[in-house]
Amino acid sequence: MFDPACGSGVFLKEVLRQLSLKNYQGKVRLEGWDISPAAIDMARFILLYEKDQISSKFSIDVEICHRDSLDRTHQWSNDVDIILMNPPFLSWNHMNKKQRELVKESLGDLMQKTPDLSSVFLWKGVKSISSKGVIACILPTSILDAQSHLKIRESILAQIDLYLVGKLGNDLLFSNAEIYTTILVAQSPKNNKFALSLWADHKLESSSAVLRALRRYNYYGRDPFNVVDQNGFSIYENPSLNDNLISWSPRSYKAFNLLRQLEKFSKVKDIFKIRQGVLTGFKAAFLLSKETIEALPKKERKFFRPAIVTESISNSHLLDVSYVFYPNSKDLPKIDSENDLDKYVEAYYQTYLLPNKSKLISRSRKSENTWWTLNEYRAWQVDRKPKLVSTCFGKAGSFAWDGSGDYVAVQGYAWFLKKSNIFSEKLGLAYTAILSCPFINNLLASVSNHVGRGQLDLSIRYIENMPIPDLTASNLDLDTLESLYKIGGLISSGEDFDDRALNELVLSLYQLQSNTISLLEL
DNA sequence: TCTTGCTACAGCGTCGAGTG
DNA sequence: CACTCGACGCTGTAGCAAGA
Repeated sequence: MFDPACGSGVFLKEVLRQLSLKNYQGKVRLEGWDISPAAIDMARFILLYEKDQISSKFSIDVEICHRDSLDRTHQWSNDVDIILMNPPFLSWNHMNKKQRELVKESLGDLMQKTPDLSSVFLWKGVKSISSKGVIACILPTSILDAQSHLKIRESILAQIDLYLVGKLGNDLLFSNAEIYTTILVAQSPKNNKFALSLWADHKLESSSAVLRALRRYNYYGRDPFNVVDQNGFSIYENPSLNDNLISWSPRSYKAFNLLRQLEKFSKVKDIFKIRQGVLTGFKAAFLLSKETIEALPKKERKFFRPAIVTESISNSHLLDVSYVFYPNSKDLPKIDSENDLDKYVEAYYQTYLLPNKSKLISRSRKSENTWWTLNEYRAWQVDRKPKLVSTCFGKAGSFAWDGSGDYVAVQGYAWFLKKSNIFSEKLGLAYTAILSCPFINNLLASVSNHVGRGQLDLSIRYIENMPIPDLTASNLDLDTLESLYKIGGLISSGEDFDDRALNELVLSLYQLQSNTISLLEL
């Protein structure tokens, strides 16, 4: 048994305890490596003590080494029976140049984008287990669905089978860390059995409850009909886990079932092209409230456009509470220098840009000649085109119709039709109605991740997999479209509407029974 | 009544990579 | 090389509670 990041050796110690409880009779060799000398001292002390306590029962061989597991000079063995580890988490953003080089080199062909340091441990671990081995680790959640780890997931499945993938939905399980944690267990040889999905919501008590349930579940033996489906956590066999590379991320059992039911349904990515909004690089200088804009001289105001930020969308209703400095429009004079700034937007330049010059110029990829520009202005927003817009994080009702195309997505996304350049108001408002229906929350939970205790991540990579009716289909009932359009119009302008009628309509579009909604409360 | 601590929540900025 | 896209991983802070 090997732990390449053993710390004070708690996992190794627990293995001994478990073997002893199970009356193990054979031999066991424990190997632990760690980069911290202090941890190694503790591990040696603890394991020596533990060995002393139980050495009468079976033969124990312990080797604890002070070494860096990622150092090339230390080869990982290739016939380990059990790897149990909690490797260090280190995001690409926080790595120094040397660490980045090391990750690149260690991952080789599997290197893409911005992987986490822990992925190197995972991959080396998978290659190290014997033909009849098991690897179990605690990892950051990005291992499960980030594009940066896609090739690693692919290579893992080529070699071994997943046994359990668990997500503990609370980001504060470890003190001094704020990260969503995943449990991953995989085994060799491949046996084509279904893997278990284990899910807990964002409440702290759900994480401990699901682990208690797992112990019970294991104690009574695995049984595909034995599903744990509680309020806040679930455990179930997931037939698609071992051939799904896009996401291993566990969902609640109800969300999982709903998605399976709608497997063949059209998806957001079939109908929409979604784009990420502006990234300012320094919000305080570029985003102004409506009142502030109105205090600027009139001739400067045309250099600003209403912005989509979180407060801009409330119950599918669009509000121009915030404006962004957007001088890129075609009908405006080009601003290429500080002279131009002084000429066209003097008041704004003096009050908001100049006082922040040092901060603005320190942004990456910005220089003396470009310090007043947005980090990413998004060329597609220059032309005003009708679009659906959404916030960054949210739920049903966090979507709205921007018929004039005036709005610039900043902290949010814009949806355009894929097949047509013309996005009619009828379609726009009809989709607004669908996306404001409470049932959408169930669908969002089945494709996306929670962030910050509750709201869902509306990022492209999640939401593009959400089932959604194709209102452009030729066989669509025109009465339905008309009704949706009318309701969408009411919602969009903040007026009252018949929400029960909308629910019925949306469920019928999804071809679901109208009683599904109560069954599917998430 | 003022100060400090804590919890809940909502975005932000950097950067790898694709395109032409 | 210039330009553009979207992924990624936590950080900042308002507002309330507890303590002085």
